[in-house]
Amino acid sequence: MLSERRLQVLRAIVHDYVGTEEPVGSKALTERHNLGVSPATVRNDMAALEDEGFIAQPHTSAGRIPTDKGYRLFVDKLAGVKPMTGPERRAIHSFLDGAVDLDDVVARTVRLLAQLTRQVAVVQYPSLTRSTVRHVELLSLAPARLMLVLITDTGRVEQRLVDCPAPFGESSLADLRARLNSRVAGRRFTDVPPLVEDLPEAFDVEDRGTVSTVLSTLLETLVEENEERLMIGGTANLTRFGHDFPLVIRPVLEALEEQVVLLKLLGEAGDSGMTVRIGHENAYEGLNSTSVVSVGYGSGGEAVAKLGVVGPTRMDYPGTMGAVRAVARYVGQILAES
Amino acid sequence: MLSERRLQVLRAIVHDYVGTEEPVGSKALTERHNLGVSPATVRNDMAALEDEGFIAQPHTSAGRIPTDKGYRLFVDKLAGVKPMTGPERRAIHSFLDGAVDLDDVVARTVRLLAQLTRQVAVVQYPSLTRSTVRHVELLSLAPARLMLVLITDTGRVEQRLVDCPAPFGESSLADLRARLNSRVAGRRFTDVPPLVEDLPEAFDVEDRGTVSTVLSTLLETLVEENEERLMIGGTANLTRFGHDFPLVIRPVLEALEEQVVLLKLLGEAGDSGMTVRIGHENAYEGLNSTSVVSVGYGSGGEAVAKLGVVGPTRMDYPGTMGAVRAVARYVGQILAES
DNA sequence: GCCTGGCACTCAGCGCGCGCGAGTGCCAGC
DNA sequence: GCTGGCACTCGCGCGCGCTGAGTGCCAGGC
Repeated sequence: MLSERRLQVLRAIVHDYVGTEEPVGSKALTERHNLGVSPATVRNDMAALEDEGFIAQPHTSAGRIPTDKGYRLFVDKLAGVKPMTGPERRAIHSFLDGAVDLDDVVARTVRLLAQLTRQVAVVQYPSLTRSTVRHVELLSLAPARLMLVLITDTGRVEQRLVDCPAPFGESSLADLRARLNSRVAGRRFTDVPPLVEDLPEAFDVEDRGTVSTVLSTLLETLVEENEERLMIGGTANLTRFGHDFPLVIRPVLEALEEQVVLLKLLGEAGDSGMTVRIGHENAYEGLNSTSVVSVGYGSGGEAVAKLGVVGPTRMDYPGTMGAVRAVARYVGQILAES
Repeated sequence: MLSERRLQVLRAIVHDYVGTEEPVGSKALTERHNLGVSPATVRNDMAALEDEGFIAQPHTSAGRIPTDKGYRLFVDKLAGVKPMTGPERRAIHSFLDGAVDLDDVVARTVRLLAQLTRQVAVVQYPSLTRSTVRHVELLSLAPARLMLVLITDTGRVEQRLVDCPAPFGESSLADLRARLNSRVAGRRFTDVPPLVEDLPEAFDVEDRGTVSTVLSTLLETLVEENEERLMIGGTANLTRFGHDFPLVIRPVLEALEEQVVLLKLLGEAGDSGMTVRIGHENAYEGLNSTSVVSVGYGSGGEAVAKLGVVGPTRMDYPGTMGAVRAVARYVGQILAES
């Protein structure tokens, strides 16, 4: 195992490299951090760290930079999560408090996270899968045309047009609406299908086709909307990537455009607690020189979606993790209130 | 006025520069385009074009590149709109035909436009201002809590929670719903306010507070949603900007993040027909080295929103304009059908 | 009057060589 | 096990001259 001092050296290297974006040498290290030993000793430690694969030299006779493995150790063992300061906390609150609806909450969260971390922010919309139905509404637009509106407890609204196989009277409509809501209101989405299975049987023969159509549209909506949406922002921060950003930025932008990729990325992250994926730990190749910090958020104890940031592997992990955690917590509160 | 041949020279310069991204000299010009004159003559023409400000030299003893003014002349006088080929047209149709709802239409349009033009695509959601109300629905969530759902003829749905000053019975609710819809269904948004002004008077005193609250929420929604939304895509194409892209990309990304800026940009463009804003013609400074090609689209004859692309001033104008026009037309058709 | 070939001039880009200096590995001594 | 000393490495920046594409101008020709 690595000695305590060698861990300190690694910590110092990460710290300096994140700050200066330049390979850090033994002399500079001893000057900036009082490690109590001479540069020569630090050099020995660095050689050991390099043997273990935690740091590397871009070329001979240059300083060292942390490898993905080095960052991993740093995050796991050496870095805490830097809590937000009071003013920062207040800024988060006041920024998010003005939101008027779910879209607005998500949009504000993205902006906030991008500003706080100065990186690209990704926020997933609260998932329908783990949400419950607040209300299902049916509107008659034309004799044989209905609109189905689904309202969730997270305040999300989905609507679908339904073309009926036969005209459907107002009284049947009211009946269906009432029966539907008494069965599914307050239920989890995943629990809905068996609850409505036998509903058509309660109706007259001529209405059964329409009822079935409505039901299948409803179930379809539940499934389709599990392909969850997300919002990203702060892409201008990609220019802060460093000198090699022209090479890196393209695949990252492409990844960000592919919601599928991002959803998978967030999906792979652990369900509870904060997840940090560093460099090549990311399955998607275009993100091999980025790190992704993500965490679940939700109303109450349960996570309903995730949010996070994407930035260069050379990022301020404690600060970023602190910001991500703080924002996730407060967004959870907001959702719980509304 | 410039002679016909000089215009041809300008056209050739624009054409070659767009293709090669390198300053074009007199010799190369005569080789690639058979202008029927010698390089020396072309040089004279180029000197004249430079005096007039249509082209410039990046430095002495280099070829010429078009100025914004040169592109302007090119777009106005020298370039047609390149129509889409049959296969391209079919691709547009099949790509957009699968859309299931308004969000999907907009999302697909963005992707399509970005792919066709290989540039950044911007699509504005169909405006509520010029839309009409299809239906207003009121749902009772709790004794003193309602949900207001607004459905437009473009298929857009907006919802708002309403906290009532007093409990509101089911029969009053049905009454309000019916009266509201008979007055506003089919009406333009801008026409709504005077039509509902006196509605509270039709209700019992104890319900009037709630009715007023509902109405003001409705009107608020109309106004708020005039702050229209838009969707962008294809930002990865920014890397195709050319060798100076690291400098240019940042302000452009920042502009794209600011929906306000983009909405203003689209808003300034002419209401009918295609608008091309070249380089410094764009009011927003960050977009000074980009061109914006935009056009209105809508169901029926009337434009309800705009779409367009943002790219380097050095872009293929005829091709881009052709793609933008074709997509706008077909999106219009889709909206008209649904 | 306009076009053309010829000619001298300009200058960005490229490749080369060189010296500097930060950084390293190793070793003998405390 | 830490330290100072020392020889070595090599990327980076700088200055230099060459090259060649491109220009402006001019005198001559259709």
